[in-house]
Amino acid sequence: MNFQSALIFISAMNLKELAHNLGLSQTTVSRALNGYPEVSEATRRKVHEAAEAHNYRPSVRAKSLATGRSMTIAHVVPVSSQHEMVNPIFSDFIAGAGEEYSRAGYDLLLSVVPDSEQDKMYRDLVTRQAVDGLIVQAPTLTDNRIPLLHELNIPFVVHGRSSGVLSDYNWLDVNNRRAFERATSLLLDLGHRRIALLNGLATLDFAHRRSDGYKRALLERGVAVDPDLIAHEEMTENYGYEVARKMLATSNPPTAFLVSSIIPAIGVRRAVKDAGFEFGRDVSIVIHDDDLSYFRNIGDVPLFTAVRSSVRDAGKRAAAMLIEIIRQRQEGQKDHPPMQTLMEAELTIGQSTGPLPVPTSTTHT
Amino acid sequence: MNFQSALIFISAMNLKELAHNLGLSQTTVSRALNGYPEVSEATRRKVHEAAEAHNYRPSVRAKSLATGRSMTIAHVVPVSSQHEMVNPIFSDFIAGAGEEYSRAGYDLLLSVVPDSEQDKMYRDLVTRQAVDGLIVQAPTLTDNRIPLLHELNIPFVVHGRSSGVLSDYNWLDVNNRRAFERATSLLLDLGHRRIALLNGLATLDFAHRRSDGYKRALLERGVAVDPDLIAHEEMTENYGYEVARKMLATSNPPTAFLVSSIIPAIGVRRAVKDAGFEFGRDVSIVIHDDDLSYFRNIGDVPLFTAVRSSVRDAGKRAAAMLIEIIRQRQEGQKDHPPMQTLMEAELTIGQSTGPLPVPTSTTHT
DNA sequence: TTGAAAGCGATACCAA
DNA sequence: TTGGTATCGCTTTCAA
Repeated sequence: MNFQSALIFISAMNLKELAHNLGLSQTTVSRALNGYPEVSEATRRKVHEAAEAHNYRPSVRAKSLATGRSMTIAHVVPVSSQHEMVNPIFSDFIAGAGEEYSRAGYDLLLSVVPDSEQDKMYRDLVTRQAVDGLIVQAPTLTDNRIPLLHELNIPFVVHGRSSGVLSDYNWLDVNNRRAFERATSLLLDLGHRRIALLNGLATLDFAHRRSDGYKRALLERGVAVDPDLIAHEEMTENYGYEVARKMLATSNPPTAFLVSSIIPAIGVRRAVKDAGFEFGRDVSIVIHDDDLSYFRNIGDVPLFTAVRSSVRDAGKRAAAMLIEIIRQRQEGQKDHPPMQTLMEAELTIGQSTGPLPVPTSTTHT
Repeated sequence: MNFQSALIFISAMNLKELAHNLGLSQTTVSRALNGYPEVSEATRRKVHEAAEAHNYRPSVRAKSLATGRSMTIAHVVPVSSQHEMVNPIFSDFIAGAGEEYSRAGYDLLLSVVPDSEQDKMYRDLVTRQAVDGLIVQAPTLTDNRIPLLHELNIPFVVHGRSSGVLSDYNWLDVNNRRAFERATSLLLDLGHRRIALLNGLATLDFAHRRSDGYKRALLERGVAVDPDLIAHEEMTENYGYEVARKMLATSNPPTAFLVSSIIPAIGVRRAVKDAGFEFGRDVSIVIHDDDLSYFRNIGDVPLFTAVRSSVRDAGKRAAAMLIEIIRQRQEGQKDHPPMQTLMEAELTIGQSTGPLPVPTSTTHT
């Protein structure tokens, strides 16, 4: 007998015992519980009853070793080594995905690692055979996790896209370019000409697409792009504050801020106040939160609620995609087209808040 | 050969192959890699080099079956069946814990389930032998998960406490009672007499402790507790809005709100505005976020940042406790005193925002 | 419709 | 210091 056995005090019922109790073979009991057709209804019922009575659940350890499937999916969440912060958007995305996993009998392995150790973690999870599939969050412009996972030959879905990666892969994304193009147009329609863009880190793909949309809208109206009004940084509250502060202190300050996430927007709001401007009269703030189809004037609306359920839905859809991909792979189907979903962002600016403030004071035009 | 083997195209290197390549036995290779002393330095070096070269990682599936340990810890996060919302505080707590787990070689299994299925999920995770330990979030007044986990004989740490549970268990909590007592006193010092309390669900233990502290402070000053100024609900933005709206519409409205979480506080702020009151003049809002040692006047301070790093720290500490408990259990030490940590909440009201507004208008006294 | 036995890939006991 | 082998608890093949 091995050492570890001695540690188990109330030894959990296992297949062997259960089979013995029933006077059946392990094979038959296993088949009965897993719904194989070649079991008589009478035995199947007896087996189920006994399993129920003894509160039997097969050991995932043994099961995964025997089947070669771990029934586990990993999400690797990068934590910024600079700010030690996790984008809160992940929690709703994961909640949505988690629901889908439960339904399908998968466990969710959550791995929180610094940016710098991402690659190692992906490689580890796969090589240790810990997971059947992965979700990739926050891809960069040319994200090397994508070729890596291809090489490791494991199913994965990217939440977002990576413009620099040419090979095919499965993804689910929001149409960031279009969303920002429309938001910018909207502000232009209202008369704003000095529109600041507070964007995420320049290395991230979504930030690139968002700048793109913003610039496109400006150019279309013949408004010059002013590099001093564009900032790329990690999306912390302090970032919003500092950048907005600086921009507002110039002789030609912005009359509107287009902010990439709710976190820095909170900082912007504070900066507006500290600079002696009045929010809603001198300055507008419009935010777009990560992967959500939502734009709003900040401060007066049930923002969180709407944002969060949208992100949650994205998580649910990404999870469903991944589960389907794993299923196809296991059925031995080798080549099917990649699954790619583009969610269109809705603009709901002003719907329940009335029109956005229009720049009036002549000093700001 | 089993069926599943056929599915693995690029078969990962396993112990057998590695040992064969080296001309050693599996036993020796295993010992070398796991740092057992009885291996000669020469062989150990050769083994490590070969493992490195072939990118070998032991299969967690096989390893956990053989050792009886899964090296996995679960967090079960309840999702409200009513609002389908997850308390965002969990994400920071989990991020902190996740760091600690990585460091110690544990994986984190995250389980997102409706309130109603909590018990079943705990039982499942343990019976399926999926985890070596668990964190219990958001305990109720007499939480049945605690006796359940005792019965299942698995290490666990409760994030919070359960007043109705008399047996000993491991926990980490914030001194909620004292925090709310002090916050209320502070508002009383400033001259407020109509102080509203927007608390979490009455079934949750922390909400109970918070009411307690609030009431204690009022009674100590001879201010009667007005039940119309106390609300218990799930902490959504809308809840904050509706309740505040209603309270402000009475003939004797509150001059201050003490809010249990940042989410409803956002709603309160909106309600104050909609009701024609001016935030900072007619009405104060003080929030306390779950398990954080932080109170602030909302709206003008880098709230998120401070809140979040505090919660993150709690997660880190809870994880460290659990890892230690698991270690002790595995060393065969049977009875040690429970680990119990009470974190004191700091009040930082007014430190960087200046004094809180004092009620002035005579109609509100 | 049932059962016996060979894996799955590690660890750990016992012998050399 | 090394190796042979039983074992963990299942699934799956093959034979009856």
